[in-house]
Amino acid sequence: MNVFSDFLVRVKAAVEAARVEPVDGGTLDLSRVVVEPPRDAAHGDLATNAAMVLAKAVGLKPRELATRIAMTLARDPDVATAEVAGPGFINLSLEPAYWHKVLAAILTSGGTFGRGALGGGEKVNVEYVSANPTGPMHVGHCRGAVVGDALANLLAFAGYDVTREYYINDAGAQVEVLARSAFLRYREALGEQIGTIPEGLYPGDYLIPVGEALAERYGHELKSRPEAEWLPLVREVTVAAMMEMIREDLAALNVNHQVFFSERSLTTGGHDRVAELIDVLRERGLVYEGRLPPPKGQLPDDWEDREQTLFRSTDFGDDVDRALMKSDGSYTYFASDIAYHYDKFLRGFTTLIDVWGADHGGYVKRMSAAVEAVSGGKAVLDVKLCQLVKLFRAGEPVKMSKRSGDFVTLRDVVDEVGRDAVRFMMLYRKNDAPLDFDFQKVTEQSRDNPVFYVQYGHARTASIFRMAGEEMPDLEPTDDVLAHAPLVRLDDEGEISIIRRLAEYPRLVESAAASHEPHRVAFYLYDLASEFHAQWNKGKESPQLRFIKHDDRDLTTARLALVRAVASVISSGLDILGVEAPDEMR
RNA sequence: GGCCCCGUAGCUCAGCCGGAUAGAGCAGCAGCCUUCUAAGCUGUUGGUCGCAGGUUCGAAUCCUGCCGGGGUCGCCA
Repeated sequence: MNVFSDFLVRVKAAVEAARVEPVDGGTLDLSRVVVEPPRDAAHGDLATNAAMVLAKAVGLKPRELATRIAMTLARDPDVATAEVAGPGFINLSLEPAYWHKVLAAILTSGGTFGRGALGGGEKVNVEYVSANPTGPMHVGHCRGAVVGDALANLLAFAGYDVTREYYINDAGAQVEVLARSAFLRYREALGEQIGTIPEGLYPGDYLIPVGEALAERYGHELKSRPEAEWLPLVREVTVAAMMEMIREDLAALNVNHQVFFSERSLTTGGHDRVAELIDVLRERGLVYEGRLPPPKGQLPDDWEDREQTLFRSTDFGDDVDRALMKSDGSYTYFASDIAYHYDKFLRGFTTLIDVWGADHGGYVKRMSAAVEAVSGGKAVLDVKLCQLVKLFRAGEPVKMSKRSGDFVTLRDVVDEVGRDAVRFMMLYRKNDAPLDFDFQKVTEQSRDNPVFYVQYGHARTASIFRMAGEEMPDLEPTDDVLAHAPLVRLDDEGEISIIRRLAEYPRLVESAAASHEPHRVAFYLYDLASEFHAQWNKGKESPQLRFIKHDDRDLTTARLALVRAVASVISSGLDILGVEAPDEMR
């Protein structure tokens, strides 16, 4: 039950009933009519701009038209008042009985309140993390992992058919370097002194067990063979081990992908899908041999002007055309990436979402261009860029160096502050705004720690039910009993206000999903928790407002209904964020 | 130099597809308080929405230019 779409229908009906005709004789375009919560609560419960957006077309003054529409709306039994205000808004106040119906609907929905039909089962592909399989995940990967995961949850909740995907970069020079590094550890495992790890190889200790595994599997066999022979074997084992490690790291964050897509698989197994992709583009006249102008500004030292295989990304809004082949004849990363995104399109996805770090911002245009090109404009790529996370400890910046092993791993962070705190904080900012993460603050039990504040809101609901169970054991507050409680007893402004907030949830989910912005759910939950805590606190000053009233069974049941609904929505929202809704805080 | 992101209260940030007198937390200020197990609570001060134009009934929001901060810039992964 969505209050806003419910009333949008009624407003449109009221427009019909006003019997206004467009001056140009056509049909009236109602698409710009919206029903939304007014910014100022003093303006009522709902506001519509109908009169303002339609006035011109029907040749009336906005307020005049508004008055006619409002007359019809005022006769709606759920409407208490319909007033024309400002430049032509129609403000509606709803009868408390309507809010009681909303509350009952939440309780009978069995936790599906807010679950949307927006997606209509449309297939959406969310690709996130896609960290190089060359070592454990570091803290920089956290944000993208959480944003991608929560976004996928959100879209699924809003009715999309979501696939969560990870692209494994297992084909480039870096994984060869990785294989050589592991080979060194393999020799070490066989008893050789390897000394310090040479510059350019991966020095991390995490390759030691890989070396041991290789020694166990191959004995001394690989040592005598040329690199061209051992490298593919070592690479395969090592990449698999790295991916295993990454999966465990992700699992610690409660991030789980459905599809792990190997870059290497594009060109193995009998056919070369990157070549096929280039052929497809060539057939469409989007590939040519040519020269690129040198980059503006600082010219790279090794710049050479040469002819190369180029994709016409400028036809799709990119700044320059982009190379598909390297000077050594192998494919560029971009070429494989197009082939990979083409594969997504061929698998039936028309909405593609990639979550990247901000340092890849320069890549967005060409990739969007490529998706448009390979799909013939049928698929759209939305890239969510995640800005940097700055780490602090009690206000002091945490120093990080890229030098050997001296970085903060994802696991370090999760182990120290817990998965819930990490997830919530990563979502308590827009993805394109930088984020400060303070180890101290996120575990603090206070109002300025939103994780705690929201989770505590849920715990408090549970606490109220525990208490009710002890003090009024014959109440049996099941969802069904609560849904049929005498909700008419909920007449305090604070209580109605909470229901109003709850009623916003479906709309919030819809808009957050439509704009691919999971952070809005986090902010909403903070507001809801805030309102709920405030109502609780009112019970201190005014005992008649307490949720449990021993001498008034009906009132207690009605209030427990409200508490249950709050619990249900907080839990639902936290579920989207991938954060626990605890029954007690410890 | 090109491109991308950001610029909103003293600080950290929300602001949905253009909507009314621009919101929250912290800090500040003023009261209250040891509880229906829990973070003390309530109220309040504070803003030329970076600047200048444009679009229109209406702009923090859309467009253009500029200023300031960050990122990025052939074949790298």
